[in-house]
Amino acid sequence: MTLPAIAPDATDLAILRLLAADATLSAAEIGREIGLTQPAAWRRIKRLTDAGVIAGRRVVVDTAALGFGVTVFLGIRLAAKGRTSLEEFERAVTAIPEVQVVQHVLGQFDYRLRIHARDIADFERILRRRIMTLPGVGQVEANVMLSEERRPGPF
Amino acid sequence: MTLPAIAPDATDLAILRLLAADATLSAAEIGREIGLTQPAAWRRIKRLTDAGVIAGRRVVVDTAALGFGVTVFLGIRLAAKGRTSLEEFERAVTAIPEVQVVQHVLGQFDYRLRIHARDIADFERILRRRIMTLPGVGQVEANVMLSEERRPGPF
DNA sequence: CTTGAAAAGAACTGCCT
DNA sequence: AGGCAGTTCTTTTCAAG
Repeated sequence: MTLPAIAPDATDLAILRLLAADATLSAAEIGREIGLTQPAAWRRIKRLTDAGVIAGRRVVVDTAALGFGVTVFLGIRLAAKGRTSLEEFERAVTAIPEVQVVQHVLGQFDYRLRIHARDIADFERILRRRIMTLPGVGQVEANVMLSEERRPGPF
Repeated sequence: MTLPAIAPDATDLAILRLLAADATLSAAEIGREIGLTQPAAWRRIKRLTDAGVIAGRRVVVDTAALGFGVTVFLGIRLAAKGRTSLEEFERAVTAIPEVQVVQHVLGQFDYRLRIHARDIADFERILRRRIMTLPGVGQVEANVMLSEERRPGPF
């Protein structure tokens, strides 16, 4: 939670790239990859964690394996904008379990949502019963995901 | 990579929710939360991992702390569609380091990109020199991210 | 920063209900 | 499948060069 503003060097960035790809790597393995001993690598990882650069660790859940085969991105433009509207909208949208990610954005849309549905029929139900009935919803745009590739990162 | 098609029960889903939020939790802590002993929890985690439901573990890197303060979502519609175009486009877009995520989608756009830039000026440079020069790029739409909230998941 | 080693904790194994 | 009692393996910390 504390951010003592450290300045990560090239070695730190290499560590971050490795851990962002696979957090099961041990400090010893990390060190072997970048030419450091286990304690040296471990201290760097700890420093990055304490500084908040490493903000957490998560498992990647294969939602398709759980029966959620359809991922849809929604762009939503609110009809009536105003401070209360934004908060009300966010509160309502956050209560929908199929909504994985809520992004407040600037541009053609006001919000972007990542939706996980079991199938297209399930998505239609969510869209009609849950999304279209949200307070203040105006224009809605949908994109069904076919495939996704995640890249190392800009660092 | 192997998916022996297991059927996760409510307890498994509870484990997945906990680990998706914080993968540093030990099997003992997980067990304490859901009322299982350490070996029982551990065996379930292992089973979920072997089955591929837990697809990996990643650290969350605070890109803002690394100087990338601007996240932009791009929707891209290709001008000339065709099999070779898609592959050529994907190869080229994947080579841009600031591109974090490449999503092939169906709908108004063909691709969605998540871009990490140091600031707006940096983003403009990426957009003009990298994105607009990609092979086959047609319509481009941009949304600057203000905030993002991730939710537990549909499971 | 390195090596070596010890302490703590987590992962893993059999066996039993 | 879950519980109990272990053993084994890392991780984490420390001492010393």
